[in-house]
Amino acid sequence: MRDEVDELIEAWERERSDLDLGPVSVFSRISRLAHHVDRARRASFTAHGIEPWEFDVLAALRRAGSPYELSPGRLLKETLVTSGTMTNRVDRLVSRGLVERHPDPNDRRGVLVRLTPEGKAAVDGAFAALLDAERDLLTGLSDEDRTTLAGLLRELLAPFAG
Amino acid sequence: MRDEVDELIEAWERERSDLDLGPVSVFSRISRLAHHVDRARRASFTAHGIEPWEFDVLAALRRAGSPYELSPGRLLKETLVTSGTMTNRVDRLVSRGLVERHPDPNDRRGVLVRLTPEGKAAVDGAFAALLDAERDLLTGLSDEDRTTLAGLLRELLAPFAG
DNA sequence: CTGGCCTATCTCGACATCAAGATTCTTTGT
DNA sequence: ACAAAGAATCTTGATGTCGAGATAGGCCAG
Repeated sequence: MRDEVDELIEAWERERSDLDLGPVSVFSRISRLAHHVDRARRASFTAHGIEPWEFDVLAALRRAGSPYELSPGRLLKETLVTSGTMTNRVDRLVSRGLVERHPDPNDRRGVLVRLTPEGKAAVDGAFAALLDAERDLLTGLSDEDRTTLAGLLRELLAPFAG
Repeated sequence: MRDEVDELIEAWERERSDLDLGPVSVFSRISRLAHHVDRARRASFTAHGIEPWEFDVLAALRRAGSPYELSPGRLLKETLVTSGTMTNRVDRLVSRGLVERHPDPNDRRGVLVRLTPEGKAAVDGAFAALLDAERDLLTGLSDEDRTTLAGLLRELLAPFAG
């Protein structure tokens, strides 16, 4: 079976047969998959009235466990965005009533962002929908393949740790 | 070996042990890798004076082979962006002298975007740098692992074909 | 050869992101 | 104590993208 990336590589091969295109077979597919998965995520979430960027923040708070609160700085690390972006995101989530901002009792510079009950309900519904959609995308792979794939991806990701 | 996604999954497990989190082990890693690879791409390209979005367009034209020209519509399919975005990208590439716009001789609605010699030189240099950077990221994997990984990713990507 | 539909491209406004800098508070060394 | 360095958050301006709609040309049936 040939896919769009195989065609991409063949096209490069025709033009630049001097290059080793091995990396393309992995990274181009990863980028494309990420793009498609983003679209699938958006579709799953809109049914629950939230945007992907909202989910990312709400999910980080949800995972933290009761009382569902984290500092903006911690949210940066969880979501891989910059501080200006996070300020903006929290502002909008506050105005939608999905999170609240509270002063950090232990550090007067700091703030804690806390999930409201509405926010918790929204993220739980959206997460279930996301898992269903992602499971559909995995139907072509056996459980063993899925485990192998996850393992190889983990090795690729390892150098970025920290 | 545990990575950040294993921790992510464990955190969800603690909060929602009722859910099957298998899909997360794959898709979360794909999204994170895509994010990291984007940053690596940007770093490779800035040394050659171009941006990732510029590379995407120039590379599509370069792959097409001499005379290195494609319609904007074809470029949309190659780069997965919308038409408004492509118009904007081509505008900026024209103003940088990396591509030229020519009327399509066979369809008066249409336009052909053609790589200039400067554009060709830029994309060839940037592509070599990109391959080097990506090869570095693959050093943790054997050739066999890399092939296995590419094959599994191809299967995941298959449903999106067309 | 003409009306209706389709296709290719561009225009425009809204929006989310980033990077750098400003602000406020904390920590450390003397 | 105090000054300097560091940390947490927010502000601002520039930028790139999307999506819907506009424009212009092509295609085909009657």
